[in-house]
Amino acid sequence: MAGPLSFSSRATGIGRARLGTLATPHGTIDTPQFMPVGTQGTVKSLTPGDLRAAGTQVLLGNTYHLSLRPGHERIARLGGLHRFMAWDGPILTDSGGFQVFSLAHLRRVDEDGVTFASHLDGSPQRLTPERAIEIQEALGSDIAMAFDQLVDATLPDAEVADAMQRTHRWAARCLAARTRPDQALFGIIQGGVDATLRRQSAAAIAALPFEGIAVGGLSVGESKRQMADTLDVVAEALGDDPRPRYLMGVGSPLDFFGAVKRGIDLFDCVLPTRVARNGQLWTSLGKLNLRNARFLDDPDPLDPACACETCRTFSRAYLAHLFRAEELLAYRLASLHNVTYTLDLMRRLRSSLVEGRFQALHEAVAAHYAGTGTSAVSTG
RNA sequence: GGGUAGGUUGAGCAGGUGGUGAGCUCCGCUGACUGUAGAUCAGCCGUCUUCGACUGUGGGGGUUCGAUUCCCUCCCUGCCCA
Repeated sequence: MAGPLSFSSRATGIGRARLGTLATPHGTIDTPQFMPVGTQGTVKSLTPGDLRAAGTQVLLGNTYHLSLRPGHERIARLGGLHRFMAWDGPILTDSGGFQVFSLAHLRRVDEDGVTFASHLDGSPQRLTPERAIEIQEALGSDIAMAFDQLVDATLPDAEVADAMQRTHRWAARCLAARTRPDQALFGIIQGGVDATLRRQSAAAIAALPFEGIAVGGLSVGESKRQMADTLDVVAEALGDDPRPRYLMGVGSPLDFFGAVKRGIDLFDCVLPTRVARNGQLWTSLGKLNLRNARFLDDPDPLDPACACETCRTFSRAYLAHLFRAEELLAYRLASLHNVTYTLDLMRRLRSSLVEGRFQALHEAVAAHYAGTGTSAVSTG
């Protein structure tokens, strides 16, 4: 193939949902696909073996955290991120743009870039589009992300527009800064929840020679309706653009359905692993909180429909005990299950697109997850 | 037997030397978590008809307008002496 990526997809006739294959230097990814988040060179508590057993096809790593510790130069000296963390599958690295947002009180934004106080020791850190690319090239990820600026969508339109336009200028600088022919680069659409801005941003990003297009700035507090509407606007603006589309930071079991229907191919989210560490397990029966007293005497497997090590081996009572005792095994077993569940769900979602059962699967999952905190992207 | 220090909501404590003790930390119960400063955070945690009210400082009695506080007595626990 000519570029660092090769993506082929086909329409399914179900909304804008599509099925695809994304070939990277470290392996091929079936889409729609979910990427577990391994911010610091590890998906918390899971080994690469665990991740493979869970069906992981691609991981996410983080520019900001890894450049601070252990340092991207050190990782480069040690053979790159794949070798360093012993994961030989595809890796996508986030650019650090999200930290501009989530560490807002420790930063200062100017046209050239962002100055942070390190969350580790308070030392001043500088991130620019060029530096974000330099770091990601040192890490050697298969897919790098452009350095963007996302803002609170409830800010005045002028500020959202400002950040969006800066994101466009930074996107061009990221493209100009790249030097590795074997690393793909995705641009990121911003624009908050304003339809006009989103349309403008989608057009601006799509006009640039990125290998993929991401939708950023969502699932940061806006309503499900706003997320769905924004995805509709973006999908319309992108038209039949053939590049892979990645919805950043999503999501929950039901979120996937609404987004896939709106043409999304890739997802990442900390939710499956974070909630797992806090005792919330996603199962074929819906959400279960293993810290609840009712599980202390429950001899059943966590999820009778799951084949992961956790469900094959242990009882709910045992898991409930591990959480109470704050035993480390609780976090691994719970994370292993939630990642397995999420990737299984994506696999079933892909099958349902092939077999014309998408809506039925969506409804079946909704029956178990409706009315919970992890609600759906509206299908209206 | 004598002396001494104590007895506060499941546990451990704080406080209170006559004028509203429901305050803290555990434990416990529940909820939240969406490009990970998160194995975290929040609420509840005596009873009730729970935006409030009532009860509660080992038991009993006394003094007082009023006692967790002062007095008497009993019970229980730690330590010291016999």
